[in-house]
Amino acid sequence: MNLFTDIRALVLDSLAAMTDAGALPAGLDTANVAVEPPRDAAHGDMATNAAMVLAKPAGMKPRDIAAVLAARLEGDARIARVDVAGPGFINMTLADGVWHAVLRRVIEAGTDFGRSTIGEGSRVNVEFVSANPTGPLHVGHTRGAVFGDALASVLDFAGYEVTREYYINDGGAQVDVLARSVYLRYLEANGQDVAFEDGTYPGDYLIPVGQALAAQYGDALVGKPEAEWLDDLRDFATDAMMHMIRDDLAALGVEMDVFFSEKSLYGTGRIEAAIESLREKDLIYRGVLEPPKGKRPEDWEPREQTLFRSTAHGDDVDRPIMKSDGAWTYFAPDIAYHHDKLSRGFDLLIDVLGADHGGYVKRLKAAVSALSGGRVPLEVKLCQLVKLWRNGEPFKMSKRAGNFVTLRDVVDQVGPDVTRFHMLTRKNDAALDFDFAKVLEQSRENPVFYVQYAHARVCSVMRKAREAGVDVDDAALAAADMSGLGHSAELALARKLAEWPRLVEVAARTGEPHRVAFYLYDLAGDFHSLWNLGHDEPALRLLQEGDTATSQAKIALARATAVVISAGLGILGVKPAEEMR
RNA sequence: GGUCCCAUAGCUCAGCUGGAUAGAGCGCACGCCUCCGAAGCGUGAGGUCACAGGUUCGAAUCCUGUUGGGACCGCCA
Repeated sequence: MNLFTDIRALVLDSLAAMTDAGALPAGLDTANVAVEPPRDAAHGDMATNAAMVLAKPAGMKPRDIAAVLAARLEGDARIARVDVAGPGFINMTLADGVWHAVLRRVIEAGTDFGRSTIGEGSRVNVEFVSANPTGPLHVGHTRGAVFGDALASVLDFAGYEVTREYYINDGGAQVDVLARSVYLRYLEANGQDVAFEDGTYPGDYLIPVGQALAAQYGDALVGKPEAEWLDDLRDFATDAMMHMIRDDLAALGVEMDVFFSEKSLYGTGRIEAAIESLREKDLIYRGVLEPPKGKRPEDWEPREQTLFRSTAHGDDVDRPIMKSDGAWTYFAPDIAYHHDKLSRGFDLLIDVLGADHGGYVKRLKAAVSALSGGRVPLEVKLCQLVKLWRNGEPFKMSKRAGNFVTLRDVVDQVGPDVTRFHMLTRKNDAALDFDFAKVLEQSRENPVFYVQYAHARVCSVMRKAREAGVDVDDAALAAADMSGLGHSAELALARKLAEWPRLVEVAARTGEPHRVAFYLYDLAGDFHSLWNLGHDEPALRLLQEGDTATSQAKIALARATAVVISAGLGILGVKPAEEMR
């Protein structure tokens, strides 16, 4: 239930009645009629643009339509006042009882308040993180993990059936490099001196993997040619890396539904089948690409390759799916992977990628468009870079210098809740600063603590109330007589709570979970504001000594606030704080 | 050369997928604890929404171009 859609329905009914009465011509398109909170609260609780949207097609003046519509709206019990303003806005002030009913509904529904059905149960696959299994997750992956997980939660809350999925790139040449690196650590564990050359990974995290290998094989592999151990070590190493990555994700509170292995596509005909289905559409051919403009690689020379005609589906150039030596490019298994997702019956695919994959989205979209015949959309959400700051200085990560900051570093230092909330205080397509000092700061400047503090305050006042013998169980609060809640600060808070269901829908529709974080910050602000008014006006304090009925009504408002904060934090994957010491 | 992203207060950023006088935090100036948690609240100053056109009742928001910053651009993944 969404108050705004309720009132919009009322507006549409009124317009229909006006048409019946001959006050409006028939057949007007009302799709653009919106009912929204006005920017300026002084304009009332809700505003509709109906008169302005319909004026032109109806051949009437907006203010004339508005006057008639306003008169009809005034007749509804939920609406206390209607004003026509500006070029033809209709501003509505709702009866206090409407807000009181919202509070009751919040308390009765609990953290399910705001759940929406706009997803209509359609099946969405959200693929995120999908880091190569060659090392620990770093800060960039952390952002993708938090964003993808929160996006999935928002969609779930809005009525989609969501699958969280991780694509394991365990099929390419980088896994050979990983296997060789582990072999070096294995030799080391057998007492040999080793050097990490040819781009092998020198990171410490492979030391225990080499030791585990030594524990299992003893010295049986020492001195053996690569051909004898490479396959085994690929599996051994990727298993070890994926264990580490799952642990990292678990530390952040991210749980995947599906881990999909790229390797499982090879040797099973699945890549060939996906490519074949494109070939049937005449989208595969042999050809030579133009050299890239601008900075041309030194060793560029024209070569004939097998190409995907992605330009037929919106890409800028056709893309190679097979190298000149006959091996698949990375793109080929990726096509097969998306082919597999489509075969699993999803209605919508979402890929969460890092900004460095920006050049990749058109070909992915082209592939999905071609494979699904345009029936299933692929949305790609790019997460821009995370800029690290430490002690007020930008902190440059370098894999070679071995000082890249891992997900585990971040979570260990600031905790999963703060990490997650902070990563969502910026929209995904803007770069994000991550300053260790600021993120740990406990003040209004840090939204995490500001929101948690509001929740803790509610818990605190409820503890006090119980000590004073006031029944603040949900049943008692929902039954409280709230007619005394009429102060503008109290109503402002209730109004903000009523926006929650609408906000969920907007966040889901736009795929922007950061909106939830900003909403919670605003909501907390409204609550803190009301709280502090209690300093000057004792009548506004939530706990009214000796007046159980009034206390219950005011605490119902606070409780509803805490419920919505819990629900919102739940979507972000953050645990609400009961107290902060 | 091309593609994608970004540009809003001194700083860091929101801005409801076109609405009214563009908002918050920090910083700055002043004020609020005998009182439910001051890790908080209030008041004030602060803007050519990068620039130039266009679309329409209406543009920070949509379109075109320009400038500046970032990411990426066959045989890596």
